[in-house]
Formats: sequence, C-alpha cells, structure tokens
Amino acid sequence: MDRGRLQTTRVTTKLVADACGVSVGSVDRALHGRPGINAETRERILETARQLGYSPHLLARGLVTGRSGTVGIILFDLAHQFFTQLATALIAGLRAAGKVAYVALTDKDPGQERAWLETLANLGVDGIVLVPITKGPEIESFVQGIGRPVITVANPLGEAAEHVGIDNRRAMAEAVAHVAARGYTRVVYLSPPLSGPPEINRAALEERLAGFEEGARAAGILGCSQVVSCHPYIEVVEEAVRKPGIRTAVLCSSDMYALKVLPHFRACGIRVPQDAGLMGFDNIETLRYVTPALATVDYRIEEIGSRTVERLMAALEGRAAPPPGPVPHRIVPGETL
Amino acid sequence: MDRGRLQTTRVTTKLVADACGVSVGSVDRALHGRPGINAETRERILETARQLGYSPHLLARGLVTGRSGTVGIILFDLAHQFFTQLATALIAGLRAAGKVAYVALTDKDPGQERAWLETLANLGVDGIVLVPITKGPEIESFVQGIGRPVITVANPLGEAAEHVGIDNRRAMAEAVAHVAARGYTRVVYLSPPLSGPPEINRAALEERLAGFEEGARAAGILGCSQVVSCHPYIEVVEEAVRKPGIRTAVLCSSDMYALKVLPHFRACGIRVPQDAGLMGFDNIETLRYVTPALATVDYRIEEIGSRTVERLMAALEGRAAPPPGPVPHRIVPGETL
DNA sequence: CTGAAAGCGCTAACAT
DNA sequence: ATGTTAGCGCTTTCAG
Repeated sequence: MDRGRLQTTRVTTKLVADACGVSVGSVDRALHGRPGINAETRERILETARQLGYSPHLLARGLVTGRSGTVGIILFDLAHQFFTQLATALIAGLRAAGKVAYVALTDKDPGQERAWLETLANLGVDGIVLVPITKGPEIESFVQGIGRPVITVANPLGEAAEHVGIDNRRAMAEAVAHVAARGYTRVVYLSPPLSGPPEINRAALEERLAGFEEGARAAGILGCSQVVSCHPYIEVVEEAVRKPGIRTAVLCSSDMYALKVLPHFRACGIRVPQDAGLMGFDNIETLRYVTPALATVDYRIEEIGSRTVERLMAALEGRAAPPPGPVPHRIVPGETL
Repeated sequence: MDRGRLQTTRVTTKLVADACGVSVGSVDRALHGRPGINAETRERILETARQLGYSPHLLARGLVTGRSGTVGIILFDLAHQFFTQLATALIAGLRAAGKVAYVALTDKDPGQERAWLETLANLGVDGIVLVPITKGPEIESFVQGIGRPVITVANPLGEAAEHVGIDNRRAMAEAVAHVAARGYTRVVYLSPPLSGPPEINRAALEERLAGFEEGARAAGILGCSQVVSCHPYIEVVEEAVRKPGIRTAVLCSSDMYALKVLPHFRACGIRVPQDAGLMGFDNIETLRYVTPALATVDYRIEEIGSRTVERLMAALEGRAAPPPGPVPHRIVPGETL
C-alpha cells in the first residue's frame, strides 16, 4: 500500500496497466470484475493495483459516467435537532448506499437555497435532499430542470419532487384531541407567524395550524380557543392562560416554543399542569433533560431519513419507488397535561 | 436562462463558443476575466453564456486543475452540540471561501475514519477538517500521505496536521480554581474512562483530566478529591457526594455529564448547590433550558470554526498561516456552585 | 480475451 | 487578440 509517500505522482489505471504490461482497458475490466478478461491476468492486475496503492480518481470517473457518487443535502441549519437527526440518518443511509453527502445550509434564505441548488448541480451530484424554504412555480421548475432526482423533506414542493414526511395536519389534530381528552376546554395554539412573502414555504406549519383547527372543531373547543402567532408571544400567552374559570392548555407548533414557555411560566408563578397545560411537537432530544416531562408528538426521524434515501436510490436506479404515504407519528403523554 | 428545460444536452464552453463563433479558449478567457481578449468580444461571450444558461461543470474543472472546490469535514457524529455548531461554522466559513463541504461521520469508529479519509481523498477534496478518533504513527503517516492540508479540531495529531482548539488543560485547571474559590474543599471529577485501545485518541479528555489534577493540586484539594471514570458512574458520584462534613462539588469533563447528574440528584434529594456543587464544561446550547443555571466553561465554537477555515485556506493558497495558539475560553459562573 | 482510441468538459500552453 | 491542441483519469466503444 506504500502510504507515507508524500509527493509521488498519482497511481492511475495507466500506471497499473504499464506495470502489468497490459492496457488500461484490461485494468478497468479487472477492477470492476467485468467479464471479458482472463481470470489469472485479472488476479495479477488486482494484485499489482493493490501493491501500488491504486485508488480510483472519483472526479474522473464522475466526469465520464455522469455519476459522481455524491448527493447534496440542503437544510435550513443545524441548530434544531430535527435537522441534525435528519442529517445523521441521511448521511448514514447514503453511505450505506455508496454515496457521499454534501451538506449545505440555507439559513432560510431563498437566495442561498437557489445558490446551493445551482452549486450542487454543477458539482454533478446524483441527487438532492431538500428542505425547501421557498415554494411556487419558480423553484418548482428550477428543481425539475436540475435533471436529477430531488426529494423534499418537511415542506413539500408539489409535483416537482417526491416528498417524505409525516402527516402534520392529522398529527396536530390528534394532539388537540389528546389535550381535550385530558379535560382542557380551551387551547392556546402557539405558532410562528404564517404571513409574509408568498414564496416562503410554510407548508408544514400551515398543516399543523389546519390540524389544530380541525382538532379543536372536532372537540368542540374551537370557539373559545385561540391562535397566538405574533412576536413577542410570551406575554400574550401568559395573559391568555390567566383567564379564570376555564382549563387552558398551551399547544405549541414545535417543542422549542414549549421550552421557552415552561421557564417563563415557572418564573411568573403559573404552575404546569395545575394552572395551565402545555404540549409540544417533535419530541426533540432536549426534552430528555427537561422537567416536568413535556407532552409532545413523536415520530422517528430516522424513518424519514431512511425513506428518503430509499426513494432517492430507487429514482437513481430506475427501480420502482416504494409506495408513498406519511411517516407514522404518535402522541407522547407527559407531566405537563 | 431557459430553465425549465428537462433533458436537453448540457451547455458547455464549446457550445457557447460555437454560438459566438469563437473558440473555447476565448470563452474560457471571457468567463474567467483573464487578459488577452477584446473587451467587446468578452461582453458578447458573457452575454450569450448567460442567455444559454451556461454553468461550469465543476467535476471537469476539478479534474484538470486539481482543485475540486470541496472540503471534507469528518466528525464523530451530530448528536453533540459541539459538533453541530462546529459544522455550522465550518460550512458557513468554507462557503464564504468558495468551498463546498462534505460531511462525514465516523461514529468514533477507527475503521470508518480511515474509510472516510480515503473516500474523500479519492473525491479530490482540497482539504480536510478532521476530529480524529485515532492517533499514532499509522494515521499520522496516512494523513500526511493524503497530500492535502488536514486540520484537526479537538484532538490533535502531532506534527501530522495543523490543529485548532482550546487549551483544555488550562481551562479545566481554572475550572477547579473556580470551584475552590466558591468554598468547595473536595472535588469529584467525572470523566469517561480513559483506558482502552491505545490507538484511540482521547487527547482532549486527557488534557482535561491533567488540568483537573493540576488545578486541584494548586488549590491544595487534590488529596481529598477523587476521579470517577467508571460506568455506571451515577451511583458512585452520589455516594461520593454524600460524604458528610466536606463541601463537595462534582466537576464534569463535559456538560452532558452534568445534565445526567442534575436530575439524578434532584430525584434522590441532593440539593444543588446546598448539598453539592456541580460544574460542567463546554457551555452547550441545551444549558439555556436547564435550571438551575449550570456553572461551566465557555468558548466560542464559531471561533474554532473560523480559525480552522482560515488555516485551511492559508495552506491552500500558500499564504502564511496565522500564528498558532489556543482559542480563548472563560469560566461561566452559575447557580450550581 | 485484449488493445487502441475516442471522448466526458474544462484549462493551459502553444501557435498564429 | 484569438484559435488550436494536448491532456486531467476514467469508461466505453470498436477492432483485432
């Protein structure tokens, strides 16, 4: 293997060929176990290739085959556990499928999303996993024009790309049902603002909001419930919860909100769950270190990752894609309701 | 820009050249703003390149220039905030420097570390950022044989690679001093086991342990202090803390330990800090959601990231590397001491 | 079964 | 100022 060499020239197929007194064609056939080569010349080639420390130049291979063996992963950031767990699952799954992953972060900036898509396409990635921050015809046609499979996660992109994710609407509706079943007759639903530029993709959050409304209506508590999606929200939530007479729970569109609300309630003397219920969504890792245990909605991010890789590889190999359908979720009861 | 095209052939420099009635050489000069071309022909080329939607085939460019514009980042995992923050800072910094990042996870497996190093080298990365899980002559010579700059983070690799990180020994010694200054006369130092295969790189943890000993000696409390590095550790720590008569603090080699100890102490009635002090190390994000506020040691991971990119780019461009030296740290007092 | 040769798209050295 | 050409290392015809 002669590692330790420092500036010696690269070991190419040509070099191996010369060393064996054969042509690069034969070396290639040997290296890939392709037919059309004598068994013992193949062994001889393989042996010297190993001795010389040959390893394929993946750029060159990618240039000629059109397959680079790489996949791009485009996320908002790595600050939220959803993304880190997703990235972990994707990287591992892709590795198992023989692909190496680029990781690109958009910071929720449409410009960066676009720039990364272009850069990755120019790098010849075989496919892209995208958590889209934009939506609409422009990105959709751009994504389709990339000419390589793109799988979206969390926020879908219409017909432009295959999608993997949970059924946010249904999950949130079930969360409301769970809250109602615990005896709460009023829900304060906490969500980031859903207004703003129309090209921003808030599909997942919109689905959750729709799920809240659906669930609240089904439980007959929509009338006295309330959506808080302003900023700052914490005082508004506090005030809403202080309304006397009705058992009120704060239902958060994601755990992060609950993690902000909990210490605030503690600081201002609102006891959870005696004075107000609290429920999150996503079941992020941090919850393991939080008391009281937060009620939340759980789903296996690894499952999202593996399904995404599965679909991507199916598209790449021309196999039939596995049947679509959302990744399952489940309600996690906690001490906060 | 004609996006929306689906299966049309690639727009190459040749195509642009033909469309302009010039040669690929001129197109190349125009595209790179290189001298040796008439101003108005350059404009004409640039214009048609844009109209045709030309974008460079980065694999081809990398093949000929030997610079792929990519950098590999090899980490243990993305489960710990140190790594996610580091990855975030690196990806952003590399992006600003015109590089795209591969992210590879070793899961602390020497075999995977080696495999990733090889794969990334074969992909023609311009450089590698490595958090090494191994040490010793084998990996050192292998890293040097890669022939591209490798920067280590957290665990150094001797002379084989430039290194960026904090002064773990000194930081932990200061942590002990802080604990002692708060009136504790006994420290239980909590660390993962440092035994095991000799090729495993535990440099950072070893430095921290050395720092503990140094600090405890300086404070004159080494004698009655204690190192716990067994597994399971929690009962041992509990028992150690219950010793009456002496003010005891648990000093953790990382915040994660403190996050385990805290709820356990709460569960078994040991009040923090009345019955026992507690201090972490790393100041991870999760601490923002933990009460009581944990005393810890802080350092700016973004600084580690930016310095790493800086050194890498300097090595790549043949510039003088910035002067070495550890990234600064600081003690963060908390309610747990 | 094996060798020769033609590119993949780009850059760079050399002509003109 | 511009055109031509020779590769980078690999895969893939097409001959022999």
